[in-house]
Amino acid sequence: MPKLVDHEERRAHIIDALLRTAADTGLHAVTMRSVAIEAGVSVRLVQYYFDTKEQLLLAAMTRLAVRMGERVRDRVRTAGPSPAPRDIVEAVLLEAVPTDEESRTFHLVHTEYAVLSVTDPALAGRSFLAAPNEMEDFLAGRLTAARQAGDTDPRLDARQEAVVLMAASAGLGLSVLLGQRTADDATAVLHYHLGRLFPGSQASDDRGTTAM
Amino acid sequence: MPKLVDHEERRAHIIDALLRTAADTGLHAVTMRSVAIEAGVSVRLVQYYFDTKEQLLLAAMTRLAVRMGERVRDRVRTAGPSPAPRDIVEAVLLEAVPTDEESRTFHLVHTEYAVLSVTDPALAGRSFLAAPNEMEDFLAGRLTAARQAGDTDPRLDARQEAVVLMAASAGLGLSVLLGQRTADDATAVLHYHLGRLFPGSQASDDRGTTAM
DNA sequence: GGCTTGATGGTATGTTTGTACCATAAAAAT
DNA sequence: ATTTTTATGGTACAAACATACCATCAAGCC
Repeated sequence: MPKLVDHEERRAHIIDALLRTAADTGLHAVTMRSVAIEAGVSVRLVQYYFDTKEQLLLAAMTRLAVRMGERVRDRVRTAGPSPAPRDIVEAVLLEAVPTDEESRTFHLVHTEYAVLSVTDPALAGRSFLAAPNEMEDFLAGRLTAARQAGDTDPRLDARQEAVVLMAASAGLGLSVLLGQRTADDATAVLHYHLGRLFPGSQASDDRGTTAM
Repeated sequence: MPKLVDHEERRAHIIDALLRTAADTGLHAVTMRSVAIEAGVSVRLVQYYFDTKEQLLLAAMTRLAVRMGERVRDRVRTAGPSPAPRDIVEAVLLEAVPTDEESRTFHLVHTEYAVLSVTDPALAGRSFLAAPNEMEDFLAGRLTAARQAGDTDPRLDARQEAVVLMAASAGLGLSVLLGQRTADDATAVLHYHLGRLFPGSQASDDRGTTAM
């Protein structure tokens, strides 16, 4: 046999090609051929590493779900050592706003998959709810801590505020994808809202995109 | 010629069939044949009234966009005579939460179209941004009025709050579609958030779904 | 050094899809 | 009464697609 190839690397390469073509022409227009061309391999190879199209789509979805978790954890980690509650919450929420091309591609395909999974029983796995639920719990925890530390209005309900935050950041991210708002505007709105949640806080990293 | 048929009615009938199959099997899986079967007509008839599939999809999209506007205006109208600012804002926002099967179908297909329009140049018309922008302006107006009437914290920024509200309700609606939350939970969260925006307000129509 | 096995290319096949074409009955127009 | 239109059905067809099949080459194994 030739080169004795690393299967996982090959699979990752093909999946990345799928994500690129999905972001470009839409997930519905993804075909074995288009993926093969984008990956620079023959159709036969895509078959070889994934057998069927359904399994390819499934593998890509799983990879997206995993990377979503990583992305959020990266935000938490990159927020610096012992960050203010407000800053870490903002960092996590801003992950949903597509800024550069890479994150736009990621969130677009992620959204396409999420919507597709509603009607397609083969994708109906709960993979897409795990990350958001985890994030919601995380935010609720931070808000509870912040409230007990006296950083927020004591009357607020941490769980409900966490849900509002998740919904708002998802909605803002979607509106950016749809071209209704710029990423900067979405960022500014989120910034504003957190300013109202944490009354005394001055964000330690104010990017100055407060617009208007 | 036979019966001399009402074209607009026929077209509406076929489009409704399309929306039903799209909600059922996904917009990507909609075919001339599936629409024809669902509508109870021959494929030839679908061709006759829409000529090409692209035009059928476009007509359905336009109909969705129009109905979206109607739905919101209905909410405003049904909010009763001279409703409290908080009530009318809540009524408008709750439109985004799919409660019954009818609204679930509507919002699911609407979302599928919105996401599709990102990658499909043929659907790239701005039809999907008109209604949200109009709603955002409406909300900003109401919030400004409420603030001047002393019903809200005078420090809040009406425009930014309006954007937050739109994003949150879109995000909540999406999470319901994805099965992450029940419609009742989403409603309760929205209710809670408006309670914080309008501190002195007691909603005049409290449905008691405050959950938790 | 022959045999096996992993990696890859090419091609054939059956199915589905959108659309074009042919046909026809029946109402309106002349 | 004949001749247009209008609404409809059926079918044929080319393209695209996923997948199955056949072939080959090279590396590791005995």
